[in-house]
Amino acid sequence: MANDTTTEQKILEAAEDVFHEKGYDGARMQEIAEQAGINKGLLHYYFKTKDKLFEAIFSAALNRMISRILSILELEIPLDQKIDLIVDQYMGMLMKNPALPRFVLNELNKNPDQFIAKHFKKDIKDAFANFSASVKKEADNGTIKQIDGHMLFMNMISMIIFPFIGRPLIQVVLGSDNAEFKQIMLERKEHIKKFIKDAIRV
Amino acid sequence: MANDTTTEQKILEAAEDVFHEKGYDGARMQEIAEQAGINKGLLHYYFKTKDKLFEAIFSAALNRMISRILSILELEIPLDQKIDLIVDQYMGMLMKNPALPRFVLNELNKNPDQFIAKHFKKDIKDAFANFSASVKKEADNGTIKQIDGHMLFMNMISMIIFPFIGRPLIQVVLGSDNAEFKQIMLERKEHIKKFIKDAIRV
DNA sequence: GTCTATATCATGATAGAC
DNA sequence: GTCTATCATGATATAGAC
Repeated sequence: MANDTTTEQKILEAAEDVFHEKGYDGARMQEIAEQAGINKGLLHYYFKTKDKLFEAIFSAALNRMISRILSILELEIPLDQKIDLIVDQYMGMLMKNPALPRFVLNELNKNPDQFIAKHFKKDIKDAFANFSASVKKEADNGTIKQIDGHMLFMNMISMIIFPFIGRPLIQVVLGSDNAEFKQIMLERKEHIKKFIKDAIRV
Repeated sequence: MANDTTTEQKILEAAEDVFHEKGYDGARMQEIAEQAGINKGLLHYYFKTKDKLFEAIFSAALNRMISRILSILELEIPLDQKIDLIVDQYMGMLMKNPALPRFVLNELNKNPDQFIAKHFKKDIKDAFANFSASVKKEADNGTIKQIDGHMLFMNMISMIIFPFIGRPLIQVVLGSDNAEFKQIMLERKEHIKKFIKDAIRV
């Protein structure tokens, strides 16, 4: 037939939609089955329990949320390039996955341990130590202000991610619809890069 | 007896804890009753349905999240003072209510209409028009750079709120426990104020 | 007002036919 | 592999005694 995606793929896509949108507690196996065009029985045939299905979706989401930023953080390039890369790539990713950060951070908050098991912990700390080191180096060279690397990173990541989580509020403030929101996020890429550089320039 | 709080107050406090922590979907009437030291029957005697109880908690939370910032935005004071006030007061409020933004933004996302009914919409748009106007005025006077008022506000509010929502991630990065997190947020107040002023200074 | 017991319903999960 | 029918559980909500 025209649609050659396997049933498992259809389930995973439907589950991603529903879990990302409603979270674990709000998601219904019934709705996932409907959206995948199958019935509950078959859903349980592929993924024995809601927990197992969720686990598949969550770990993919956590990975998408973290892996790319880690690989950028570890690059041996000048700080300003690193900032540009992070802003461009991360915002690009979020524009394609606008529900991702809310989903991941919510579920992570309910169960912070999901991390430790996921071997990410060490990678994360290493990557950030690297980032902080390059901030310190540039500051000592006098090419930027003295600034705490962790704070700088928190500022950057906050400005990038928050609008997607605070979207309902922001759309009221800006009086914007979904199309306008996307356009604003596009402009925001350039804005953030400039804002950060203005803040750290000596 | 020693505890003279009324039953209704005990319920509201317990419901606030549970709803803020677990959201509407994850909250259980049973748990709220236990935490209030009563039983489910009595809970339904005071608040007929889960929805009604939730509504009471949510509208109080939305109000706490928005009202103070609105009143600051409308003050007729110089921009830099306005920034200081917002950062200080809003971060102070969040340190006392760390679960608030996640709760409000999540529930708002599930049901964006809760806003329109809440008469806030107009107040919000007015307050931000005011803020944007004062940004523009200072920029035209040459006391700060030319910068879009909405973007500036988004930056500020992002840097303030995001750490509380992204806390599980941030604590991994910083390797910090709860006490340390609080200390870092305290330092962050000063950091954000300086960061913003550095970014907009001409 | 407060409690216990129960009705009602929704949901995750299983059994079994095809 | 896929479906229908059913079970078992747990949650909201109500009834009624005290």
